[in-house]
Amino acid sequence: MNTRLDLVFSALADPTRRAILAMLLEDDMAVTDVAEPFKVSLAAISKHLGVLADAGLISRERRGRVIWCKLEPDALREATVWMQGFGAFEPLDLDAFERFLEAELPDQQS
Amino acid sequence: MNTRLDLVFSALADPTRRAILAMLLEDDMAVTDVAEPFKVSLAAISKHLGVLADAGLISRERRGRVIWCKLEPDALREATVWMQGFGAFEPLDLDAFERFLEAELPDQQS
DNA sequence: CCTATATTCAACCCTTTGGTTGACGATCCA
DNA sequence: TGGATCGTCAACCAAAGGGTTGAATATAGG
Repeated sequence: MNTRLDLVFSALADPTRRAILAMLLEDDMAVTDVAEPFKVSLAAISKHLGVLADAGLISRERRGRVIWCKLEPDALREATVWMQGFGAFEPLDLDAFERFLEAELPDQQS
Repeated sequence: MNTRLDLVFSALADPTRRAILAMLLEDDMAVTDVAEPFKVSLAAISKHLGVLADAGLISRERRGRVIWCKLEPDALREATVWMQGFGAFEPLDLDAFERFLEAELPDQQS
């Protein structure tokens, strides 16, 4: 069990893969263009993209000769939820925050 | 570079280690007690604890014969910041939110 | 001091991972 | 059709990861 979380975290554990995700944050990219800034071979980048795709972090779509890579940030959600359990994030309890504001601010309409 | 982030994400990539962190969320624990629910050997758990400590996710302190393990959730902060860049979290830009409130609410003193 | 408990260390095993190179399939275009 | 481009596949290699067992260290307590 927990396989999905394993895949996501281990995909994120590699700096090359994190760099790829950061690049895809700006725009969808072809595999060749993803590989261009890196010193390793195209085949190595292709493998990294496979790992990212297996984790659900990107999707790939062929258009003509070119395969376009697209970030899928929703795949981070499960990992996010897990991490939230450790207080690493402000829990962003907006309801509580709104209640705080209502109690704190002077009434505005009688 | 990025070594710290590598260590944190790869530490989180193993389900046994995530389970250990979840256990430590409840309370500090001795190594032997951490190992008890798992099927693997004590030495294996000791290695996992080493990985977690190297990532900064736990600290260990010897008291007598017993080594107590303590969760260090702050070590997740850097990973959190990285993930926030991908829209997986509400960014919780409190400064921006406060500016929004100041602009939105009627003046309260002159 | 001697023994039991708590934990790590060391050596080993097998599998996975990240990299390489070279061949291959697919597509565009002249 | 034929050549160039895009990307993956296959086979291989070295290093790292997670596991084991058995010896070693440290401390507590009779």
